[in-house]
Amino acid sequence: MSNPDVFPRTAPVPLHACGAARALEMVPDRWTWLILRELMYGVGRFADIQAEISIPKSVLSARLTEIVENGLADKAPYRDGTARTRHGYVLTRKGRALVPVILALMHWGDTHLKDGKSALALTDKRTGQPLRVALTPEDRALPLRRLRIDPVPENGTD
Amino acid sequence: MSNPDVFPRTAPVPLHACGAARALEMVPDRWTWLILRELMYGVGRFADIQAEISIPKSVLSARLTEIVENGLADKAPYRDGTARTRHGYVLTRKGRALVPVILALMHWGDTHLKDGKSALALTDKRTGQPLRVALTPEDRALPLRRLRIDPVPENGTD
DNA sequence: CTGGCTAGGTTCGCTTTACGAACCGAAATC
DNA sequence: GATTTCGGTTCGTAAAGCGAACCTAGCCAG
Repeated sequence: MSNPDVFPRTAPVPLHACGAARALEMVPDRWTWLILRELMYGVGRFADIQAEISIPKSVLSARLTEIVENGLADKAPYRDGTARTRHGYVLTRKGRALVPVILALMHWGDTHLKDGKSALALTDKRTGQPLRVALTPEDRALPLRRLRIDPVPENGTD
Repeated sequence: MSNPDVFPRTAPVPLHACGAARALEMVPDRWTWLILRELMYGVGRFADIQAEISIPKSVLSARLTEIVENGLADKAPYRDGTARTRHGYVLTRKGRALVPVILALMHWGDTHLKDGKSALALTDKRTGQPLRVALTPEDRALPLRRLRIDPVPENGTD
């Protein structure tokens, strides 16, 4: 790493004008990110989310309330087979727009914390090309609806 | 959002195999993200970071220790003018690789929490093209070293 | 119609962490 | 040699996280 002789004393953008800082008020902690990860996969039932990420019920309840209040997800009714009407949580458009952030984080984790192999294959629904979330020219950015996510079968070695 | 008749009960990737989940162990909270934001801008002195993000000293101290332990930043000596040698924190390569994640988050915050205007202009150092962090074909992904970050002068209206 | 089961929570007591003010130590400067 | 600056540590209090126990509505079997 290059050692700067002198450090800048302030960031070019103050916190109140920074989209990232604002975003962190809506997604402030690990639990919220993990819940959004589940919602991204469509796992939207209280008990299922709880089981997947091992979060205390009281905390899950509080986080889901915040997530709904912040407009990232909605409570949606559904009926599972013949049973009664229940409800689960579904990402709003605003919430779905966070998916690339989660995928960017996943890519970082895969390459820097695992052996570089991703557990997901991202491809273009239209062309079948492999996709990534990365720095790119603006006019090369693809809309989320082009994204297809497939799990990559595990090969044993982590 | 489309209401699914039934929710999947599990995610296709379990937490222990998920890069995002792993990443969240290194960057678990708001403070850590905000500190990394400062380091991204080169703001690396303890007192400066503290002033910028209004974090308690004790928490900043603890977080910086974790960040260094996790290999995201190094303590680097520097000399400011005629003064004595001090030290500050500088992102490692691994830490710099998180910059796109921060930029993705910033983009989300700019478009969904502000009026869509970014406070930063991202351009290709080589071609001058405007850049973004977004879903893109793998072969369109640009390396970080192509990235140039410039603040956009504020226009008053937030 | 009664007792049990399930989903989706709430409540409660305990432990952990965050917070912020006060203090500390080393080097440079006055 | 007293004072300032930087980069912390220590402390007491306040808030949050945690997990076990409890609660409620609706359906289902007997």
